[in-house]
Amino acid sequence: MGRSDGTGRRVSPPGADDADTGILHIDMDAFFAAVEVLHDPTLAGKAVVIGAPDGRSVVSSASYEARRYGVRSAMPMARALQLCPRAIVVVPHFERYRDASAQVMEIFRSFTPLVEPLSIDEAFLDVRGARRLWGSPGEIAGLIREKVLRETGLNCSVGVAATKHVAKMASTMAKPDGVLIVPGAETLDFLEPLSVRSVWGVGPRAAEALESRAVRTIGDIRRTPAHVLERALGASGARRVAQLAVGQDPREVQTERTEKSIGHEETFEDDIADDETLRAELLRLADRVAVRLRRGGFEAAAVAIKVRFADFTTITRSQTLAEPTDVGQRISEAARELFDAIGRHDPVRLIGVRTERLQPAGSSAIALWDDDKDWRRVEGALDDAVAKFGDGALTRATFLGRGARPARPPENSD
DNA sequence: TCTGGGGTCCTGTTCCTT
DNA sequence: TCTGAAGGAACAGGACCC
Repeated sequence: MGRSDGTGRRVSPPGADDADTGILHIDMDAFFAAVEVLHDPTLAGKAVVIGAPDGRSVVSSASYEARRYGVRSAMPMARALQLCPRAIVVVPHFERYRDASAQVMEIFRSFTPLVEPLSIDEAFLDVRGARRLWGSPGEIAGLIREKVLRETGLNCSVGVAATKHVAKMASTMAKPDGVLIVPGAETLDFLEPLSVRSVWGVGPRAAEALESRAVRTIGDIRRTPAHVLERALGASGARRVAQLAVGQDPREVQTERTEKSIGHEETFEDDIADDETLRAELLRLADRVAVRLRRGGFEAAAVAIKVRFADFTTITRSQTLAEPTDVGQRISEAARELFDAIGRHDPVRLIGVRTERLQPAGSSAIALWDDDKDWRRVEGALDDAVAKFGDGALTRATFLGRGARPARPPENSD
């Protein structure tokens, strides 16, 4: 299945058994740092840390040279620089990462259309239908790695397995720059000794709850009665973890994903106590959110704010809007109402605005259309949608299965 | 060590409607 | 008309992921 090569990673040799597999998880190695090295080759071989250099930022990504000093992503920057004082701090350039990501995802799609981007630097691929064209899953993993390196200069690691969950675990173990194949028949042996912490969805809290009940490995999960797991993780968490522990993961590779919320938040360099300054921040964030809503062709039916005070206590407040919107002014009004209702005036460390329950812009017209009792409102709403978004609003209506814009009914049909 | 910013999902509570 | 139960929606908070 795989062997350790002395660096802690596990990789499969060329030609390793890949029977009963077909799902690939591909993860770019130290992605942000690697893209920065491509952009500035003098960084090659050096300890590079990506993140804002100010006092309150954390590490977004670190080169493997920096990781040797114990630097990890999500670590406070101040701590990272204590561990590795010679590290070169590079501010993130998300445009560069997005471009590189798009290039890499296109390479994935040249092998199979069944690509599910999971984040900017990783994806699941279902290659079961690509065998005739490209070979077995293990061979495809090798071909993809070669092509990504050749065309982008970036390294990636690949897990090959029968399910998404096992493929993801395998790619983590293959890092950096390796492939680990877990044949279907060896899934249980592979999972048996791994820490509960490596299970998808088990974070520090859940791991602690399990370990306090002497459940330390995935094999332990398998041997633990359902009611014990339930007490530790709740009913749905227990069900999910028990299923993953026996190598079952019914999730298919999904190529379509719809956004459910769009938001922005910001941690201030110094805490802010002045309400007027905070309200101005809410307006600024609401405008940024509105721009993204319009770009995506969405309207939001609800607005939420998040406020983190100096003592790190965090509260959220949300409200449903009278009608869905993509207008910054409306979002900021709702955000300010929510903020004013909190009535706590302690210094604020972070403030955020999020829009939720997204729907395609113009779909309030479509909803009325379904209900076409009041045709004037339907027509007015459709006209508004078209004025704002052009024919795209109607295209979306078509996409939603409503066909072309209907003819106006006779006046007496009300 | 002292904790970013973008998200998703789940759970418990409260309130409203049927 | 009133009341209580049940179910659903809205809301708040937290865990988790990259």
